[in-house]
Amino acid sequence: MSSAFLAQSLLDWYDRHARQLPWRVSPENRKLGEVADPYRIWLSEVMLQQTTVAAVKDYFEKFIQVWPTVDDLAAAAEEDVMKAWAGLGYYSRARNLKKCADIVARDHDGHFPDNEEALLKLPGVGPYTAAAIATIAFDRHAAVVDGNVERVLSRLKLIETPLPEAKPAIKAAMSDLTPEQRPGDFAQAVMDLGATICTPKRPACALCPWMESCEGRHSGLAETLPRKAPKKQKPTRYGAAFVAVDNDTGAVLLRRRPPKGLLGGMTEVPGTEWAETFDPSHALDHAPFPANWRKRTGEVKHTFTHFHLKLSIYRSDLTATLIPDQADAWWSPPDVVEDEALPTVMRKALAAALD
DNA sequence: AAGACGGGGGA
DNA sequence: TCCCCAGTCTT
Repeated sequence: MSSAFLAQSLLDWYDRHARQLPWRVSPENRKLGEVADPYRIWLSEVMLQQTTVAAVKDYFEKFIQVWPTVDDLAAAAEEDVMKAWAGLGYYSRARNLKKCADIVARDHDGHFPDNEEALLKLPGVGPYTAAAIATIAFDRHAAVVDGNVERVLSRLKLIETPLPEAKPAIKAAMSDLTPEQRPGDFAQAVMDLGATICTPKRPACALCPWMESCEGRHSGLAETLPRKAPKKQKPTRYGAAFVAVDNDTGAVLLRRRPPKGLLGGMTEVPGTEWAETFDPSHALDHAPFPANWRKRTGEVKHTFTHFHLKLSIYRSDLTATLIPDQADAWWSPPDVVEDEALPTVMRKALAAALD
């Protein structure tokens, strides 16, 4: 089947089934002349890196309310951006988001570049995001390849080479399929197809506009694609966290993590290093200061990208004014602690200590 | 080329 | 409970 025919049948499907998303211009509104806002497309695409639509929606709405334009985001304090991003994960994205906004506001007069090559130079914008912005926001012919596209096209074209070696073939297939007219809608259509029909498990082939042309389906291999190198298992690391609570105000002691690395620049409860070997009998040696630390029952479990973490939680109720000032730490009162730049693991630790 | 880098949803 | 998913940057 010709690429032009495949593209047209998918665009017809998209006109009827496009998901309504806060950053998306619907096919109907596009016909009425509405154009995408590059700032909203960029913001949504960065949030969507490694992250599902469901997880992104509320964060996107919040960011747009507080910072409606890239100039607003450039004028923001980085700390406020980190706080707003807290819980979404991959925090280097938030740091690069702010850097990128600064560059666009300062060097590009508040306008995003309109081509892949220039977009690729921006921090936090890689091959996927550059192509997505170029095609969705600027109607450029660009081959957008994300996880959905890899799955849909490896099935459609029966690409059995495992990822990531198959990436160039998939990119070439996407480029060949992408039409001159409505390239941005086509890219969004393939990604919608992957998210709703051509799912990783039990794809709904009967509902797929590409059913008749799908080599993966005809061969019976669709559900096994794309092939991937086997993943290695995650080690478990152990550590302790110390939650100090002020008797008078209920404030808890927090501090800032180093700017780079795991949870870089985010806020944390004071604690030990996280290591694969951990001696619980010496945990208290690493408390931020001597106090009547009491171990909570149970432990906080959390899984990061490349290791599992088991955290012992200690709590001490004390009088904050009697504690010597802690470097890079502060007492956070109960009414603002939820707004701190606390990643999920630290929210779990606080919940375990305070419940 | 391989590892670092979160969190959420589904079986 | 485990298992799966998914871009960019660094080394």
